[in-house]
Amino acid sequence: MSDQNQASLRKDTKRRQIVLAAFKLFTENGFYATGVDLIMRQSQVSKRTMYIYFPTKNDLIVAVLEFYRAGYENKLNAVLTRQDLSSREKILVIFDDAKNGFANGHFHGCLAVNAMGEFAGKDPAIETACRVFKTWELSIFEELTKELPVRHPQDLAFKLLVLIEGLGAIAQVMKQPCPIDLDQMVNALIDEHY
Amino acid sequence: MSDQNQASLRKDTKRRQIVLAAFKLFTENGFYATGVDLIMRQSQVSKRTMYIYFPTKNDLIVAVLEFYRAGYENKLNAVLTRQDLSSREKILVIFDDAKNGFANGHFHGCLAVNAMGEFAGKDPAIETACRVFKTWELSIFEELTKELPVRHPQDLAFKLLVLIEGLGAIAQVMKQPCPIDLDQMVNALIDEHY
DNA sequence: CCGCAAGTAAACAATTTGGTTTACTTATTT
DNA sequence: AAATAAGTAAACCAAATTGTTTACTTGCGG
Repeated sequence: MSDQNQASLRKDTKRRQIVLAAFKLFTENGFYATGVDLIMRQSQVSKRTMYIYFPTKNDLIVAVLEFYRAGYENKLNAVLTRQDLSSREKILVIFDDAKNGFANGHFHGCLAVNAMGEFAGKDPAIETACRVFKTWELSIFEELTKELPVRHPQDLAFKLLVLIEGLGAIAQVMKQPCPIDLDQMVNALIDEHY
Repeated sequence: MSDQNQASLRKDTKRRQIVLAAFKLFTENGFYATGVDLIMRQSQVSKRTMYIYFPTKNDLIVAVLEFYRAGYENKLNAVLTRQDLSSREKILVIFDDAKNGFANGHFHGCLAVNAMGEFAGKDPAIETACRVFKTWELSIFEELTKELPVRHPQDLAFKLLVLIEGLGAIAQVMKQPCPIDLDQMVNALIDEHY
């Protein structure tokens, strides 16, 4: 391993500390409400260092949104590759996993949606990061529905995205367990496209 | 009309000005990002007056959320009582109306969801106002599904709420026209409960 | 062992925030 | 015409905001 790699490893460590602390604080307390001073204290990093990696707070927010997406991707990969599942089963597993995430009471909604609520029309880079997140989410469903013998798999994927999004938003506000049978609803949605 | 009524009419005018300006600014720029000074300038009201009606900014936010709900209620009443519609048609009209609202490109998402994103775990009164909004939304669907000869009308109402919520969240982030046939999807959702 | 990149701590600047207070001006009603 | 409720304009406050800068320390590689 070359010096440069070691150096960038050190850099990445600090960067990671910052992004991780910021991610936690942003999800729990919101973006505007979280000051950079607190982030720097929680991440054990000096302000100078912070502003070397992230010249502005919004740069950090963009990085956090990408971190959020990557984390979700890893989680999905872990869940989906665990067993040998059919495409339909994979879709059901995604919803089952989401339902669990929504139910724990400390769920704070989709970070990309929250960011959009605070920065829509104000910071194009953040808006883009939010859109990238949702586009990626949609592509996950599209990959799966296209493996299914259904008509209009893209439409089906969009419906699934709508469903998971709606469940998340309601969970965020209501903090009540979801009263409906998700498996049944998802299966019905899929069956309709056969 | 007594003095007191006239007086409270004047009061209500100022109050309304404040709430209306705040509503606009909050929806367009977010809650934390909108300062009270701007609100007071836009509403043509002195700061003193503002703080007589709303001792804290959060009090104003709660009032704005209720204003938002009442406005939605009026809009729905106007749309639903215009013609003699069946319950199923009324549900379809709600989604049609929502789709139009989401499509105009200046849609900023559900204000209650956005507020939850910024104030969850911080201000109980605001949290309650958000939950009241969603509970009311659900009750609208429940009223309609209960007039339908379906099994489990409450579950159906919840599914419809999930659907409209998901469409809103996606519209807020993606700013693309909804690619799916909503009438078909809603009808399928209802038919499944027959 | 020296030099350099990476990092720290803390002071500093400029602005903005929510909120208070004071002195003054309208209107309306009786 | 006088009393009163409602409102205004603006100064003021303490705290917090993002962002900059300075002087100092650490640790690793050639």
